[in-house]
Amino acid sequence: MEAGSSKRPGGRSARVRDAVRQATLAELAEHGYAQLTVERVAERSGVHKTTVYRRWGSVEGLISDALELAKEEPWPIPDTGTVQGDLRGVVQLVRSGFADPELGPVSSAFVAAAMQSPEAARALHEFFVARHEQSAEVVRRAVARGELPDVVDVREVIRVAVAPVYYRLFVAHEPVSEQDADRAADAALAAARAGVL
Amino acid sequence: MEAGSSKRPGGRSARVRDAVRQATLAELAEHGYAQLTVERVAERSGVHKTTVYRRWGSVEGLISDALELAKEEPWPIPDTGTVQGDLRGVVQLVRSGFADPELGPVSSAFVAAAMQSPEAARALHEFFVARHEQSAEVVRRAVARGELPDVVDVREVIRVAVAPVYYRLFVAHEPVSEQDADRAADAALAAARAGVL
DNA sequence: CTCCAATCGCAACTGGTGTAGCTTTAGCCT
DNA sequence: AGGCTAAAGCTACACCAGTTGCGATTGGAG
Repeated sequence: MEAGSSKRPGGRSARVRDAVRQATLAELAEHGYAQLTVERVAERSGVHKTTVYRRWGSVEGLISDALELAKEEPWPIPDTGTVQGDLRGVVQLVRSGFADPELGPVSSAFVAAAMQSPEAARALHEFFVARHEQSAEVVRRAVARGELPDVVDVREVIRVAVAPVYYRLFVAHEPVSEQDADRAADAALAAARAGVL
Repeated sequence: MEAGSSKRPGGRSARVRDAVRQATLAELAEHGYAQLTVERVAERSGVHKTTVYRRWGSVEGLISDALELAKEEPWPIPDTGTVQGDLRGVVQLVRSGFADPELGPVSSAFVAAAMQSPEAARALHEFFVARHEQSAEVVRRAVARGELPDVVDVREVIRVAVAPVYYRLFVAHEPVSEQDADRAADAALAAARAGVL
């Protein structure tokens, strides 16, 4: 919790913080959330175990901290000229992110951690609020172009579009093909065109 | 793992198995997945700790076993006469299940456990395959009645309908209102009507 | 340049999860 | 009924995540 607003932002504390964050992401990418332990992160970062426990508290704390970072950096909203292209692009971005052998385990860890720790859940919620807001731009553009009727909730279109991908991955535990992703985007689009969103 | 096909199905083994299963569900309902431990289940069931470890192996094993049970019992597919009523009914069933103070934690535990243990993931996958198959009946009826055009994949309609509920609950960690659930069902219906599923 | 408060490193300790080896119980078969 | 064997019970303990108390170090204010 609030490991970024120390009283000594410019010295050893900062180095320690960065080392731990980097070690956390590396461990996550290599061994996944299930294997993630404070001791491994401490050893890998060269920071003492006690220090990590004091500043981050637990594995969930490490994840939450990493999430704060991830929330900051924006992601590339597609601009293909058509709603269908844009929406498909957004959903494919999600799909490919989890399929990536390096990013996948890290992103999955965020979802897993949020299911066990209220702290991580809050952080992940904030993350998705930001994501929805950014992604909804493709819907707003479509409405402005006259491609879609007035949409009640632009963020809902995004949710409906990406939800099937997450559902397959984390709930039903089914594989997600590119066709599946496109179909999910098309379904959300059809619903928006029909005026139900 | 296969705790149901013992060589002595009718005696003490069966009693032990039932006691442990019941204790698992009770613990899950009261304290949730995060607090679930083999020792508590053992103590509550009156079965010795080592016995539980031998037959179920771990917390994930207990969950997987409970899932096998849950998969068996069928659930009430709505039959309101219209696709919209039926689909909304299915999604509301999901929503209310997780909102229920007794069933909610147990169901959530299944999802959480599946994210950490491949064994539980497989069990949950099987569970959802069965659920999709059963729920898809409402779509088949609609096609037979001529309410929907020929649908390529009836199960996909179900997936798209329920996905937003799960997405809100377990990924974005947003509240899910009854309106949200209805809207998700309507969106899937619109997509099916448009012929994208 | 000096001091001091914050932070980190260290080693010993605690508590609880999971295991090993053995004994006892109870279901099933003749 | 009586024995045979699978399965449950029991004790002890090994192991590791997380804690604690204290001394060492560092960075910045004056």
